[in-house]
Amino acid sequence: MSGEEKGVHGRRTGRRPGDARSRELILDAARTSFAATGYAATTIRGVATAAGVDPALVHYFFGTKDGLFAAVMELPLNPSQLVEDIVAGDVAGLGERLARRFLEVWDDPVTGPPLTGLIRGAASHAPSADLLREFIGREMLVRIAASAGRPDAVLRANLCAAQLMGTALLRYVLRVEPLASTGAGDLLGWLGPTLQRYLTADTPERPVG
Amino acid sequence: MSGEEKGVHGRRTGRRPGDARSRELILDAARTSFAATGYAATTIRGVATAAGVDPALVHYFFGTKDGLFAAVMELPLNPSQLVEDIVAGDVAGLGERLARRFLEVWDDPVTGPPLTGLIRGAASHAPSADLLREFIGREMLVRIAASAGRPDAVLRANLCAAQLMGTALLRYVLRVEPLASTGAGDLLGWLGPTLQRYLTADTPERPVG
DNA sequence: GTCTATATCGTGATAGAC
DNA sequence: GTCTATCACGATATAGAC
Repeated sequence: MSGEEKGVHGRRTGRRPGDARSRELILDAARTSFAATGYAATTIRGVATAAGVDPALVHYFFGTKDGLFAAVMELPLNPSQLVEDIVAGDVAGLGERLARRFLEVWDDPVTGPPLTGLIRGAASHAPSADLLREFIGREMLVRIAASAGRPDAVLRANLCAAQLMGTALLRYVLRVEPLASTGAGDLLGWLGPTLQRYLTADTPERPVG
Repeated sequence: MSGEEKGVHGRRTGRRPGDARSRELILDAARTSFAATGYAATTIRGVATAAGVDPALVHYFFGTKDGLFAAVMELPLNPSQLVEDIVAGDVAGLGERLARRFLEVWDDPVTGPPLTGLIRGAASHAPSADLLREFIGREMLVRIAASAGRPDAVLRANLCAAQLMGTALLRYVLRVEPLASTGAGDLLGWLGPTLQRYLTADTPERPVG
C-alpha cells in the first residue's frame, strides 16, 4: 500500500506478496462446480460468481479454463502411497484392502469431489478422459494386480476398475439409491470378495455360447 | 409440385407427405455424435453438416436440441422382453444370462451407440442422468434381482448395475485396454460369477474396520 | 419440405485503468 | 491484485423466401 517493503531485511526476506485468499476461493468454487456439473457445463463466469470474485481474476490466476481444471485436479492424494498400503500385507486380504481404501478416498470430503469431477469430465472432455485412464491404468490398479502374481494382470486390473468406477458412477455421481446411502462397511462385504476374485482367482473357463 | 392431389381417391387416401429421408439421416448423424462426443459437445450445426442437411431442418423436425436427444434415445430395444429372457430359466444361470445379454446389447452396432451416448450424457446432462437412473432402476435390474428372491434385492441390483455400467464406461466410452478388445466370451467367464454372487449369495458379514 | 439470413445470447479470453 | 470494458466466436433458435 505504501510502497515496496522488500530490502528491509535484505534480499529474499519476508513472504511473497501474491496469492491472497481469492485464489483459494476460486479453487473451492471450481472444485464444487466441476464435481457437480462436469467440465463443459462449468463456466468461468459461474465459478467467479460463486467465489465472489471477478471473472477476469480467474484468468489472471489460471490463464485458461483448462488451466483451472488442471489446478483443481492436482489431487491431494498420493497414489504411490496408496498402492504401497494396499499391496502391503497378505494376498488373501488384497481385495478388501483395495475396496476399503477406495471407499475412504471417495467418501472423504476433500479427496472425493475432484474425483467425481474427473468421472463427469471423462465423458466429454478429452484431458479428463486421459487423466482418468492414466489413474485407472498405470498409476494404481495395474501395480496392485501385478502384485498378486497371476496371469492377465492388466485385464484383472481393468475388471477391478470397472467395478470400482461403476460404483463411483452410481454412488457419487448419479446417487442411485440405496447404493448412495449404504454404509462403507456394508459395501466392503460385497465389493471385497469381488475384487479378490478378480485379482487372484484362476482364469475362468469360457462359457459355452 | 402441381397443386393438391388429395381428393382423387376420396379423403385420407395415399401416403402422408412428410418424413423424407432427411429425418433418418439427421437421426443417424445425431446418434453418432452423441455417442462419440457426448451431449454438450454435440452441436446442431455439426449434426446437420454430418447429415448433409441444413441446420434449420434439424429444428424443423425436432424443435430443440433436447428434442433431438430424446428422439435418438428412443431406444430400439425392449427392456421388458430382455428381462423376460433373462429371468426365464434356472436361478443358477441368472448372472451369466444377464452378463451375456448385456454384452450383446452393447456390442450391437445399432443398440450400442445410443447407450454409449446415454452414459456420456449422464455425466453432465440432467435428462440423461434421469433416463439412465430409470434404465438402471425400475425397468431392468430391480426386476431381475427380485426374481432371485433374496433380501436387499434393490442393493443387489445396484451392485450389478455398478459392475455393468463400469464395464461399459471402460470398454465402450474410455476404451481402456485390454478390456475394450477382450472378446465377449472371455468376459462372460469373469462377469457372470460376479453378478451371480450379487444376485443370489447370502448377505455378507460386515468386515471389521 | 427445404434453405438463407439473421436475431439474440453466453462463452472464453484480452487490454488496460486503478 | 482487482475490476471495467470489450472482442471475437459459436451456439440455439426463429422468420420468412422459395
